[in-house]
Amino acid sequence: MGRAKAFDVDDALHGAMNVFWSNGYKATSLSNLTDAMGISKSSLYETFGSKHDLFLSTIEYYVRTVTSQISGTAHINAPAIKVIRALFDRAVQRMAEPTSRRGCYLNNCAVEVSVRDEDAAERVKNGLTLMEDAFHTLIVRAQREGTVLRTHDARALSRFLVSSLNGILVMGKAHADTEKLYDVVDITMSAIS
Amino acid sequence: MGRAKAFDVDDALHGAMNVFWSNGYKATSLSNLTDAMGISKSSLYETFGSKHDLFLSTIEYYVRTVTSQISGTAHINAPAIKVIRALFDRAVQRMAEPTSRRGCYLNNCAVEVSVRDEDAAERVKNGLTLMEDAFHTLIVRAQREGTVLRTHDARALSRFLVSSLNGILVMGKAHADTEKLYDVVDITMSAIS
DNA sequence: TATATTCTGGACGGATCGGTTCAGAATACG
DNA sequence: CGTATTCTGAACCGATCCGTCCAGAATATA
Repeated sequence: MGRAKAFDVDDALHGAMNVFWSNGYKATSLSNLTDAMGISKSSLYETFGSKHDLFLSTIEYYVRTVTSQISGTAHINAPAIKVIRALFDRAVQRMAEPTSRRGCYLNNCAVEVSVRDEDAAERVKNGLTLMEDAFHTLIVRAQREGTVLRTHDARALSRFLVSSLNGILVMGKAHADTEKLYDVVDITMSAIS
Repeated sequence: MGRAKAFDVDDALHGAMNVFWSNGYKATSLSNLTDAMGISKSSLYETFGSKHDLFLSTIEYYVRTVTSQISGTAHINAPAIKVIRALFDRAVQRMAEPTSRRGCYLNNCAVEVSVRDEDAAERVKNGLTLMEDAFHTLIVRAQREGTVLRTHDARALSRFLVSSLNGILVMGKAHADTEKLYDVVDITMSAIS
């Protein structure tokens, strides 16, 4: 049967994603990748195809793990409006920690390569749609609970939240000031309730 | 006195900015730059120092020109709330044109390099602050005109608008759908009025 | 015309890039 | 043990990268 695979594919993807996330696609070299993934260049090419193929796989991995974490919050046993607020607060907190000031991976990918890389763009779009779906579930519940305006369409509100979240993350990259970001969160929340 | 400079420095900066804007910093090569700037590599290095120095200069150029255009709208003779709406509408329209789907230069720079490039980050932050100031002028006037809530601080509202604008531009990079972006603009406007 | 400055294009260097290939060690299962 | 698969590290490729340098043409002023 031959030797078994010595590394976990998802672990390797996780490491690769982290490098792309911190450095961007272009600024990441193969040595950066093999270091972070803990495998040799030969294994990388045999398992993942190429740098670009690996990049696409990391986006899929992100959508498959991180994005689904957000979806998971949809069924937390708390008022939906509080769950939404908590998601935004956590995003702001992340931007305050020096190690986590990388923003959202989808956001970074969209900005850096999306326009010229259709394959990446498709996966990013897919991920953002899943985020929108997660917010949609929360918005609908919040509207039922009476904490979110029914005057706006739930889909439109969900898109507004995804957009706002991305805006906050971009601002956080420039301004490190957490309080100013919370100001934005406050107004965002008051916009929907 | 010797030969006079044959090219306009601002024209060259404008060309360089366009390339960085479309391709990002890392993905832009020196040949891309010399082509777009219409000067030789020797002239580039003599006038602008290095690729990175040139990059910083393009951010300053952007802030000096484009950002000040936004500031210029502050004194347009129309209700301030309409001027704000028009700024957002124009941003959405830009994202619909294939040639202009590049978003905001400051936004791109913030996302691609800001975390690792302090010099760039400082200039980006400066530019975003100027945008915030421009919105601030409009918000204050709109509050006087009675079209914007006085319950929120004008500074916080300005930051909210800058953040929202950046969020919309990021969304526009993934979703080409203009109507969905207008949905977000609608809710953003209703959030402040 | 003499002088000073700027321009261009090409040659060059050292480094790094992504990608391919291969020999040999390691490790699984029958 | 024998066989099959996986792993590593290094060698190697052609291309491109940023940056430097220089000779010579072009053009300004005095």
